[in-house]
Amino acid sequence: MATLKDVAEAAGVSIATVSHVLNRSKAISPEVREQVLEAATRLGYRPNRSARTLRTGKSFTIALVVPDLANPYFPELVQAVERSARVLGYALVVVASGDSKENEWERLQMLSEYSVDGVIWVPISDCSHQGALAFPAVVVDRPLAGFDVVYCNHYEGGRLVAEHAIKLGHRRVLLLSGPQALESARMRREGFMAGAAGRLEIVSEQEVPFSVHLPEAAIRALNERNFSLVVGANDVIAIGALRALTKAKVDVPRQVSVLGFDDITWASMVTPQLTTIRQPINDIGSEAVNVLYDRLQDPNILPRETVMPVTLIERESTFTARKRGRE
Amino acid sequence: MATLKDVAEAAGVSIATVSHVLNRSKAISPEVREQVLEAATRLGYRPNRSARTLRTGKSFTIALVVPDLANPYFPELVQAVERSARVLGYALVVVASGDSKENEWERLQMLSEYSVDGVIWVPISDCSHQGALAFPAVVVDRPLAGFDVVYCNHYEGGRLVAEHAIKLGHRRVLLLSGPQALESARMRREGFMAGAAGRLEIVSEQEVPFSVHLPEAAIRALNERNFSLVVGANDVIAIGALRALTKAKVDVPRQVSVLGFDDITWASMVTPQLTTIRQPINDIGSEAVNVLYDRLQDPNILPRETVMPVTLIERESTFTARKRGRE
DNA sequence: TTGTAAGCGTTATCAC
DNA sequence: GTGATAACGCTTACAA
Repeated sequence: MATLKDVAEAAGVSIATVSHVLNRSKAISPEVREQVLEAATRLGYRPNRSARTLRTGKSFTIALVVPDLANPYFPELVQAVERSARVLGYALVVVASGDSKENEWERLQMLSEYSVDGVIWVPISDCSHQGALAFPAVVVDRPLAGFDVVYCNHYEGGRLVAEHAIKLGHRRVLLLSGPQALESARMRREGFMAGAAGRLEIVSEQEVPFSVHLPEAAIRALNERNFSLVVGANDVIAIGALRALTKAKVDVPRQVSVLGFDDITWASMVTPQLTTIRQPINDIGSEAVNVLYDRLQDPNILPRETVMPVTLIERESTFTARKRGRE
Repeated sequence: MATLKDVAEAAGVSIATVSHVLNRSKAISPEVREQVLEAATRLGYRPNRSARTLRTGKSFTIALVVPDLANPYFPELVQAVERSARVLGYALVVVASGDSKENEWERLQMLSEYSVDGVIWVPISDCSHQGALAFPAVVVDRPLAGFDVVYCNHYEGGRLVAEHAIKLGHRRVLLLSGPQALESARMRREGFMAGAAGRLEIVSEQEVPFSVHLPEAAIRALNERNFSLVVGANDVIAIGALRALTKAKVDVPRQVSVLGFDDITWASMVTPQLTTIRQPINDIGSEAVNVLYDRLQDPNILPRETVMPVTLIERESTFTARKRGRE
């Protein structure tokens, strides 16, 4: 690969001059400028990021750390973040933190070796890592003390679920709550509980991981049939429930309704289409990079908390009294 | 962040010594070794990758370049590749090449700035880029002249689809073929056509992008109802078709059968579960990194071509004469 | 307007 | 067995 030196020699100038024309960091005469540019393109010059980063301490690279890529929510977030980052001149590196806190910590460490300027981070659990990070981080999807955070209104989403359930005339519900180690899952649950209080009866609650593959206990609970509504902590769980129900020849939504959370693409691709709470995922992604950007400009601003609105998207997996009346 | 120099001072030795104990690059006395290690952990020393890369020319980082993350096939590939890469001591950076050849080329260029050691690349189209890449690349999912390639047997997969269709007694089929600019899509189509010759009648063929969102023309074709089978070039397309059919109140598979390709996770999460051709995606991912690894060891070996076997996974979206007989 | 040179944190060569 | 030191490619203060 051609270096500054190569370009400088080809253009018959010093490397400093080349650097200055390429970075517009100083006024250079048009003629020299021309020569340099010509030589650079002719040689296919591309700056060496390692050298630049080493010298300046800035990499113009940010990382997005997500728990896993199997939940389509995260690829969607990746796309949103990448778009916004690129607009601001930042490259994005995507890192899956895997399943354990140790794994996550290790990946975060490795990112500091790479001297990323900052990270957008969906933590695997609430417990903040003991040591401080070597770079600014904005935490997404869940609050974490001391960090900039951007997440949707999980509590309100949970409340909306309960409200909708009540409006549809449901009473007995099976709750598939997400990992309660996560503040986001707790908030969804709390919002739901608050909305349900005295109106909805939780016949069973199963704490399940955010995966389409439900644990045995959840499958058993699903086969009890002592409920008319299944509330999933997110779409992936809800789709897993839908699958189990369908397999057991339960008619959704006629016999049992199902509610999700997130509104991933696949929520409207399954049959019946999933009624769910929509998170404004694109806005969350772009807001996260904006917040990170601001912090990179000024590391001393106070941690900022952004909470995004959620909306109920009614589709086919819940029945309403109205619909039933038509049948 | 602590540097070698800091550690050296803390341990009372030279930076060369520190480097040698940390890299095991020379024999160092146990006592000194101890001191150095202690100082390093105490200071939380982490090597600076930029400096190391600059000095050695090797980054121990590979990139995976995929067209987009919206097709769940790619996140699955990411996971497989990441796992294998990590085992070999390589970090993975994930890059989405976006929708255009220009975009893709730009991303590839930027990767050379980052001096990745090599890339695993799912090209956006067959036309090889004019200029050569600055690093070794193994091309995945489709053949590309001059490169190491690993992909599944698309042709055989297509043939299997035709064979299965015939076995089930179908005759009139709607073919939703993928972008014919892609050799992989062409091979699937050719395999299908070869298997179909004289036995299956293509009442309509629509060339559609690899997306759940089908173009208008495809939706119209789907509403013609002059076929008993829809063949999708991949699962995402097939699921899009399933959705359109369901929406139009067509009973799948009783009235119309649907066949996919890939066997992504979601193929078994939709209703009815999709009958499809399974690609061994984990094997493809790990084989790709192995091939890349070999090439990194010896850049002069001849380009290698690995083609992986495919299998038909029969689920619920196709009906068999047998099943119908039972009803 | 252009050039010289120091230095970022490593690794690796060579001397001690 | 240990330590100076040059070099990787770049940016940037300063000199010319």
